[in-house]
Amino acid sequence: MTLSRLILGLLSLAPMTGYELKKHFDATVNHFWSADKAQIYRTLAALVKDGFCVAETVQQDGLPSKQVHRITEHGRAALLEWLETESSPDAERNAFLGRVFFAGQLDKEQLHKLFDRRRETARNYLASLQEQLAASPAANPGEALFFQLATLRNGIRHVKAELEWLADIEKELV
Amino acid sequence: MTLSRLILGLLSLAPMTGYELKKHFDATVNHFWSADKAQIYRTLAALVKDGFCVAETVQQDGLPSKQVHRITEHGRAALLEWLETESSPDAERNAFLGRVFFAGQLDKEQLHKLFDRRRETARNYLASLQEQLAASPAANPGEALFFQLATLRNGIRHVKAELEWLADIEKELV
DNA sequence: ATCTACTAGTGGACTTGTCAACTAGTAGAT
DNA sequence: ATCTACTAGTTGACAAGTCCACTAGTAGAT
Repeated sequence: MTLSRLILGLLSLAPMTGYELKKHFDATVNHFWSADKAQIYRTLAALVKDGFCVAETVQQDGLPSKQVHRITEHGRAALLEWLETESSPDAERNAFLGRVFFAGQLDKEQLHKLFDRRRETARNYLASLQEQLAASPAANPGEALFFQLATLRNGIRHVKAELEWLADIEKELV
Repeated sequence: MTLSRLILGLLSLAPMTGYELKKHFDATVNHFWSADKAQIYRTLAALVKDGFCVAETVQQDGLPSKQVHRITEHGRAALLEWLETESSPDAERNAFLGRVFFAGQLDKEQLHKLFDRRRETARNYLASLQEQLAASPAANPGEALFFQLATLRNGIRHVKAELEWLADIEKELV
């Protein structure tokens, strides 16, 4: 459901191929929803079958032909309906916290490795999110770009929270 | 993988039935990993098949008979190995942020509904996590309970970050 | 000359997780 | 007397997502 609506959302901004959708996912959506390309192509086929978008094959010279997908009125309606419905909170899935939960069974060295690695990835991730944000033009509150950047800022807030938590825990563990 | 190791983790604390595992998941693991009971029973069967735990049927009077699962040495080794391996960061999956990403297409009323609902659920969730934490006895850094509570404190940090982010965004949107 | 990456997409196998129904006895509430 | 919840577990169908291999031409790098 979510993937199909996110695809409709991207198609509502511009007609696109599955290949381009994958690029957009990796570049701007990845921090809250990642998508496998096989999954994208299959979902796209389902959207066409449901009449939410239409595909047009475009021949190119020197490159493989491509299928440009365009959202339909029906598709726009489905997107809007989804935007307006309450999102049941996604189940948290955090394997790292699973390791922490049982970390009493680790020796000191492994314990510090666990937290150190987490801190490292969090720091790198924070840097990449901040770069993305800095690379974007400024947005006025309310316009489309503002909301897209808002999701980035959400990610940044959360990674910072993670780093603060790590600092707390590591301090207590001396 | 993760579910099977979390089950092994719980079994490493005490032998248990699938039914009890489900209770433990709902009570203490849910904030970072939720588990469906069908999934628990199937994973448990796989763990037995792999020799990571053994099942013993216990007859009860007045109640259905139950299968108590006990972790084996082999299972403890598998758990430890998992604890020591690096967790590849779980893909973020946040349908709410998906709605935010395209929220430029909503009218003012729907927009505020989107954020208001999120704030409400976040507040309630925060309260429930804090209650859980307050209801726990104090833990000394390094002991098993400390790490279990650390996962709760992680959740609290993150929900607070979410609320701060919401306040930022709502302020900017006037 | 070979290797890699990019463009554009397809197909199969597989894992993980979700939902709902079903069995069956006990105990408490209305 | 009926309804609901608890205990304990099983099964089937399905949805969603992942991984890998494959096609096939172009262009740049070593």
